[in-house]
Amino acid sequence: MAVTTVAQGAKMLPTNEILSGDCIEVMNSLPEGSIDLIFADPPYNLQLKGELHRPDNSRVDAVDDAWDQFDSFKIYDQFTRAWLKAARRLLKPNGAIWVIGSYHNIFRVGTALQDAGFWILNDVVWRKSNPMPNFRGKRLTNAHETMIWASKSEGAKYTFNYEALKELNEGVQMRSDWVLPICSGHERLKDDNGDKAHPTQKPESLLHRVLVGSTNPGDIVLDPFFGTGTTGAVAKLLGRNYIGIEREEAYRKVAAKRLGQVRPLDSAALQTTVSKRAQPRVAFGQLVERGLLRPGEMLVNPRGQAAKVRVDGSLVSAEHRGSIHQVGAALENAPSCNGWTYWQFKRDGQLIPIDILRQQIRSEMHD
Amino acid sequence: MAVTTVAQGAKMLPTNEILSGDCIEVMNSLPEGSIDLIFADPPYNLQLKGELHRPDNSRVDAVDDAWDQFDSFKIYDQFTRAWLKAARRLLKPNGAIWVIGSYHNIFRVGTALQDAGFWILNDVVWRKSNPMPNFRGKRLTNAHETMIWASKSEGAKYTFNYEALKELNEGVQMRSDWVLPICSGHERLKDDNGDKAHPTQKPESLLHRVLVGSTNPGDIVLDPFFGTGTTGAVAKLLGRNYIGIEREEAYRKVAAKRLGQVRPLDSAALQTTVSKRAQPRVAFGQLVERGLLRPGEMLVNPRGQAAKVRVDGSLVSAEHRGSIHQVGAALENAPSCNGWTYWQFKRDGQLIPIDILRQQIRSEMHD
DNA sequence: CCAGAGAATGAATCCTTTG
DNA sequence: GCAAAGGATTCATTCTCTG
Repeated sequence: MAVTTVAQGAKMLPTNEILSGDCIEVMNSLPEGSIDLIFADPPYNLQLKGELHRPDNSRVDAVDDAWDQFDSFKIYDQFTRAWLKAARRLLKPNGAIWVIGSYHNIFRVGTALQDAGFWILNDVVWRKSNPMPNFRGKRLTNAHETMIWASKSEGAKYTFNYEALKELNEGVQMRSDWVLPICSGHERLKDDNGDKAHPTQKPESLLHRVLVGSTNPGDIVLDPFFGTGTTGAVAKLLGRNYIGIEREEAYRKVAAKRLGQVRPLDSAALQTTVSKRAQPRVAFGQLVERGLLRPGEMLVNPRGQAAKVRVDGSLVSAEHRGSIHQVGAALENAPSCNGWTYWQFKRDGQLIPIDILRQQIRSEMHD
Repeated sequence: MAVTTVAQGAKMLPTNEILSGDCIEVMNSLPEGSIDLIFADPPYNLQLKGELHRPDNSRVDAVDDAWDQFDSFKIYDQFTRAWLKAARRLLKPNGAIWVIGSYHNIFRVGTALQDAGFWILNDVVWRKSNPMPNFRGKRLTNAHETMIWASKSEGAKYTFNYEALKELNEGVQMRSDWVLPICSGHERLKDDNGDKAHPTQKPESLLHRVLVGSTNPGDIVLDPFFGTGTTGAVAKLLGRNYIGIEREEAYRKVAAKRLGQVRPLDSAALQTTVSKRAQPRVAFGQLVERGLLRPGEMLVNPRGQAAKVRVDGSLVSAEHRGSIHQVGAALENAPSCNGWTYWQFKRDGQLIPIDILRQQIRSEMHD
């Protein structure tokens, strides 16, 4: 396995590695503010054996201890708040977290996230196309799980690859409900006995969508409940760096083997649609400076109203003057206006959007 | 408005009434253990900041009402725990509750439910077929809301009409994700100015599924945040008793008028499926033979397209003819279609699914 | 009357850079 | 840190208007 260790302050950040131990202790040993994204699939309420600590750090045995429902929630909350605190410390200021769960635990997790200062961006429903039916007919088929996507704090500039997800969704905006099959067939890892290696292995398609949507190539993705390494496998495939933490030897072993078999996609395949926001800014005045538009030339809006271009790149219409955006907004009596897509100029009797000229300048900037 | 008052211990239980006032105080004035089902649509605590405009510069009419404003999560939690406590006191031992919310509040609600001793049965996702998009492209389309269904306590014998929901779902187990359109068009109530009467009116289809699935005719259904009375309207239609609590005079007025126009279905139509195997097959033509539908009468599909009923029980639309299933499939350009749940007919200006008539025939066959 | 175009609208935690 | 300016961004459905 490729291991890169990055110095961050006093501590070191081991990337593309599976770390052994209790996730809270291991997270606290890593450098603060070093992680771009955390994906966490924490244990549910009654699968906590060996995961729980009382406030005095003694271990709780969820099976042997006779606890009532309230104690159970109380201890689960302590556990949740503890690992979320360690996770939040690790995140870069613009980092984000995804946590997946079901109705047994997701409400505890969501409340703890909000109380810890995370800022929820969306809750996302993984709608299973092939869930296990409710055999006894006493409830609805439990056909989904819930993921919470949150930034480290309110106002943070989280990563969101809007265009890439839109592309994944046949050209329309990605919604908060994702229909994906459960992990089965060849993708489902088996142990030496042919039994499933992990009880809750997530499908790679789910992680694919999460990582394409909320990370960039080269980002560092941490999974504190690594299991059989689905997060790492998809991260590696997508050219992201992963850090896995897993306490169970058996899972680490399966994950290590799995990760050794993953070959990253080449960089061309990783390219996604570029957002217009990511493109360099062009001042309208440059069009005049470069002679693409002449001072004195008239621009026309969709209503057929005209405005004259001045040498400094400002516009003058019958009643308004200012930038292409300001004059457009004034004529539309609107709070704002994108002048680039609003105005047209005339060439050989044809009306042409001025945005064409901006694209021309941008393409020259690349040369 | 029909008012029935039922003596329960020392206090009286006013049914099929809209009660005025703060929901906690009013709930505490009602007799303990008297309610079968509570449906609650509490404030979501949206915490919206500035204005939002669509790309066409039109302004989004946001939920900025005073009743949705809370100063902090702590205050919101206090409110939530207080009304849930009052609600739980009102429930019969085998009673249940539904609460609907979004990611802003649903995690607080779920945690409070669990802490109060409720036992979560399912979380149900309402997947909106036509949500408002994310206009700035900064997040996923918020395309769903979450409902939590919980019994009063663990081990309670809650009502669940498994077969009825299965029938509503074309013969397969009802899942925890429900695809339904938002409330719009004629169903959306308007005030005297032609504006929406309530900012967050829920669709009747949602309540229909909730009440068919988790109540029986004659049950008492309480909605502590009654608004314009969707819960009451569907409860009355389905032969359940309702109690609404609403603070705002304007909403109570709209709700009262609405409820006055609802005419309950007759008892035969309310008989829900007992067991699928026990159900005799009913040919659509029997509805015509028995005069439940007249030859020449028009059926309407969800798109508003019409088809005419013929004497032999076949349908004719503008372009297609055949069975209710065939014409439905052709109009949907789908391989198959359950005509029973697809077509509706008109009575007294209301659209009613033809499946109601099938159930009526079946109930007569049992006699 | 119908068909087609255009406008309206919905529980929304909805921007980024420069000066 | 704040104010000002640049400029990027939407889907399904229903209602209304026009021809």
